[in-house]
Amino acid sequence: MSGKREQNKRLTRQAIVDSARMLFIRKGFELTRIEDLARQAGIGKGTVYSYFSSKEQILIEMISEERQQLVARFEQRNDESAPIGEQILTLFLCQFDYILEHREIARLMYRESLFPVKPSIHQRHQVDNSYLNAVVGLVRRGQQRDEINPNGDALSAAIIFYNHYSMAISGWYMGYIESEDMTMNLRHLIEMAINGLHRSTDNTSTSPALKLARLTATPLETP
Amino acid sequence: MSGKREQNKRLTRQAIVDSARMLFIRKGFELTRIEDLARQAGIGKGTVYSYFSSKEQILIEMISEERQQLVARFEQRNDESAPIGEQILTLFLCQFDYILEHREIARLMYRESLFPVKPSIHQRHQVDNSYLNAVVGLVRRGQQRDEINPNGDALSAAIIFYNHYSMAISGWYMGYIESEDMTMNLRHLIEMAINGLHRSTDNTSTSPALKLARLTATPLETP
DNA sequence: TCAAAAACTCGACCGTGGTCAACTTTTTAT
DNA sequence: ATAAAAAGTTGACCACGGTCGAGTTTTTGA
Repeated sequence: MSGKREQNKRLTRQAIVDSARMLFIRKGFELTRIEDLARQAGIGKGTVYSYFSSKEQILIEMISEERQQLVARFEQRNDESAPIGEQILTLFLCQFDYILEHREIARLMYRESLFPVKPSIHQRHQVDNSYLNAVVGLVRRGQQRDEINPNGDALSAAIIFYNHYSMAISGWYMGYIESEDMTMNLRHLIEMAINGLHRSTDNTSTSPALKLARLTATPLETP
Repeated sequence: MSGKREQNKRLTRQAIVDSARMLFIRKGFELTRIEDLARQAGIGKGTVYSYFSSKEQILIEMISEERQQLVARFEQRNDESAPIGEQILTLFLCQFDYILEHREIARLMYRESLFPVKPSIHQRHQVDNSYLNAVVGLVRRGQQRDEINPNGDALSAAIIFYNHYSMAISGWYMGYIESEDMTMNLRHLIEMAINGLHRSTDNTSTSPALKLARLTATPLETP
């Protein structure tokens, strides 16, 4: 009987991730005990650790599965004829929907994903990559339409958008950005990224201000 | 004898933070046991928890102290006549020096600081604020000199710069940005933030590409 | 000055993430 | 078919972060 092990291992691994999804979402990450998770998956506690090296790794794999669905959701919602900035916004808002639903889980994901213990060898990278690639795709279309400078590097531009998005999420977790302001702020960030912060040719143009709760700059002291 | 308690409490609190600095830096955060830390500070384990609610909070206070020194270091190094982009770069590089020295500690700081458990009530906010205010100050000077659009909101612009910086640090932790490329990449990010990603008036201008290790966009498929 | 109250200190104790040596199941080789 | 080897499973066990109630010191106020 060859391959029986192989088969079972795949099933067990999936059972762990599925149990994790259920329990993490129901009870939260911290409040889920590995032993309960193992019970739920129908295996012993020790076995969990022959599939994953830590509780956090289980979370990471779970999230990685969820993300794939998000890109799919985006492709449904997206209006391909809209300005490229709006399309990028749509992509980000799909992600933000998920965050709103699963605040704690998503928070842990960002923590681990943006500041990982070691420069990832993981497949997780692949996932992040694939998400970034969605942005790259949009940027390229923007370049074709001349909404984004076609002489610039698409990847760099995509990263710039992604930077702003990630930090907007951070701002939300920090309490600087209210949920209802997220759309507007992201829109402004994208707009400013495209137009730049320099004084534009038509002289009176004024870039939009972000709406930030609890954050005000120190009053201007004239030197 | 009034105020004796007050006095002792300040000393004890400081002793905890100082011991933490010593041990966290020497042995790392995870490998430092609270009990050792307490011993080092000359108090019992339980007492630690009447000053700080968790191990992480000690770290946060410690970092908060360090940061104040960083702003000071910047003011020394900075050349006030340089273009504003360069000055912002200098500010960021001061911070990055610290990160290079204390990789693990700084990593935990960013995690907690950018994705906190709850929208901070903490004083930690103040620290972050004061750092951001340094950027705001530079932006305002840039506006006076017309290097940055004076009609735009200074705080928003500062946040945009700070976004890029934070995410560059993230890229470094993720292994996308090598230490030796950090200066160049930050310079490009700042430049692109100022100039924008749009096609500029002089037609052939090409914005610089970031130098990213291990990250390549999927090859362009012409649709 | 002294006793009651308040504030503070402490380490035994608890719960949980993660380890490991003993045990079970599957595969390999003859 | 069978025994040895390899692979996989398991829960008792360990270490450490954090809690708590008993004990100690300081403050209050009469």
